[in-house]
Amino acid sequence: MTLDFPVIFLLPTNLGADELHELEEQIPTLTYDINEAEVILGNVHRKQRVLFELRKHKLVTEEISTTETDEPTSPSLKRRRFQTPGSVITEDSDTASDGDFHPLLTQSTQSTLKAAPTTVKVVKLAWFTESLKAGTVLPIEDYTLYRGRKQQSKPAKLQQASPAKAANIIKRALADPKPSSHGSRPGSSHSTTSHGRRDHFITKAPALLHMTTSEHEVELPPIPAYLHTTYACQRPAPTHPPNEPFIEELTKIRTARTLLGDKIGVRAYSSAIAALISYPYLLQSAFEVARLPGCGLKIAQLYQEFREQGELQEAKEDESDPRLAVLKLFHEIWGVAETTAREFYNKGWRDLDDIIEYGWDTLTRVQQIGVKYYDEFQQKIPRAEVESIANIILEHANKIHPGFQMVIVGGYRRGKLASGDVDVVLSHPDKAATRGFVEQIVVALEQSNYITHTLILSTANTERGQEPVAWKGNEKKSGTGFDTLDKALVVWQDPHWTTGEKKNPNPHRRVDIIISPWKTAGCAVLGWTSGTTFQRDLRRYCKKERSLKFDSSGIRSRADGTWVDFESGPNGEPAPDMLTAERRVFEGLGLEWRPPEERCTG
DNA sequence: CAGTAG
DNA sequence: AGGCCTTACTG
DNA sequence: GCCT
Repeated sequence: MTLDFPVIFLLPTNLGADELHELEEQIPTLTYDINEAEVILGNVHRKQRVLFELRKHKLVTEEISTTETDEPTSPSLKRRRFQTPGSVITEDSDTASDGDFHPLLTQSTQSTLKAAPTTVKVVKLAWFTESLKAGTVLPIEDYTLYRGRKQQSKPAKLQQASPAKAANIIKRALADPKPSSHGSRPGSSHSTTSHGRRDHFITKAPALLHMTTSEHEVELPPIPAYLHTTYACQRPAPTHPPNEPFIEELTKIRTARTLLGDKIGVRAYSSAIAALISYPYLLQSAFEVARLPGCGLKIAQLYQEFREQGELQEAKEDESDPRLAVLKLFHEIWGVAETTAREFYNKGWRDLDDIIEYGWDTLTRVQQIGVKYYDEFQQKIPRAEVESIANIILEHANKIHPGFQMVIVGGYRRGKLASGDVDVVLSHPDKAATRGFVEQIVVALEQSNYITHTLILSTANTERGQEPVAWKGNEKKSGTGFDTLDKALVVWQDPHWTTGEKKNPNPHRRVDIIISPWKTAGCAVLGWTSGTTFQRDLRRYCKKERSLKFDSSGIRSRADGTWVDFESGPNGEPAPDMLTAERRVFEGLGLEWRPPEERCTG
């Protein structure tokens, strides 16, 4: 039987991932929108913590004293607030500045507004668990930590307003509860499969909604479950998200931050971009943006500007900034990052010819290679050529030692039509085959004239015997630090051509050859397939949620440093292949497996 | 040591 | 207020 | 810039 619970929002704080997941399954009236909640359930015990959580979720309430009754605020009171003279927020009028205003949306909004509770209780977790045990909904008072009255309900939409004014509105509004309504895009039916119950949401006030809705049942917009995590590795990230144009503008700003050396800004924009990539609907309002993980006031304001202007002033200025253009050029040289790009600029250099003429001898070896093949490295590599290069590598590998398996990783595996470089992971069930192999394969490919230069050759894993040795944060120098894989970052050129030219017309390509011992091949494939933000969040997730240390050469416990094997089978038998191993790593980490095409976090 | 790479 | 992924290789 |  189902108990008659109020609408519940669950605070993830102080809950393990498993615990959280289990509770989510158990709560029949779970909402992922805190504004819809009548009860906020949390593994918290002090009022101070409650207040912190409410702030965190951008839910502003005023406390109801314990003697006061908690009758809902009358709707007319709310309405009056919005219709204060001079305010540009209205609850029920919309000038449809976005052109595709849909009356049904407003009706939904109004229904939701009327149904949205005006008071909320924050309750200890025990109330729910003990109610389940008792088979009845226990009196809530004994477990209530806090009762609050929501200070304001939600404006439906913004009227057209000057950007400055609109920004102010957003600023104020963001301090208030988020809207429980936003534009849904029935057309963009993502076939994503995240938490299985991803589209669970509470459709409030069905009576009202149904009265005013015609035969088309327009669902209230689902708030995908995966948008309630800050970890990009828990969300599907498609190649071409609905909000790509806005995301492109944000990416311009991020690029500028990169060039200026603003690492934290880069991280912030990357997080916001990753969340927006995962958002499966066309955005309708700034509030919708602010509710996304990694997106706050600033990103919401930028969205507002984008919606009104079709572009972002900051992005535009960055693009027309001559200094940034030069820094960008230099930064695109392989072996040059932001510090050196600025250094070059400060020497007065403005293009590659300046570097060659005035600074050639000051460049490192790899930077010289980067300059020499600048144009060719800028060329994208078509999928067919990626496959061709990879197959040549695999053939050479098997000539040295039959039985190698290979996965083409990187952007190719994520489905990109053209890649910046070629990344392959090679492994072999026989440990003896992978030990010292990276040097052998490089030599073989040099002798076949495919590899023209070796930029970096890393043999650290081989040197430590390919063993995932126990790790302790402090005792690293000992040479037994368990970490990176053997790899070769090389320059590649197909030595065969038929056009009769004297000079080889084939472009030079960047190729990364990664060698993994079999028992960590799943980690290697996982680590080298995903976008940067996915990777970063995967490590952060392992650290914060699992007390594990992930890297592409293995997983260890942070408690005692011991190696954690998710890849072997139940009886310790090795994984049958590298892709199975990768799936087992997802599973072992408590993450849902995702096809590589959904790991495009940017 | 600072800088760079994926 | 402090954290934000990670560490080996290069010069 | 956002989260805890």
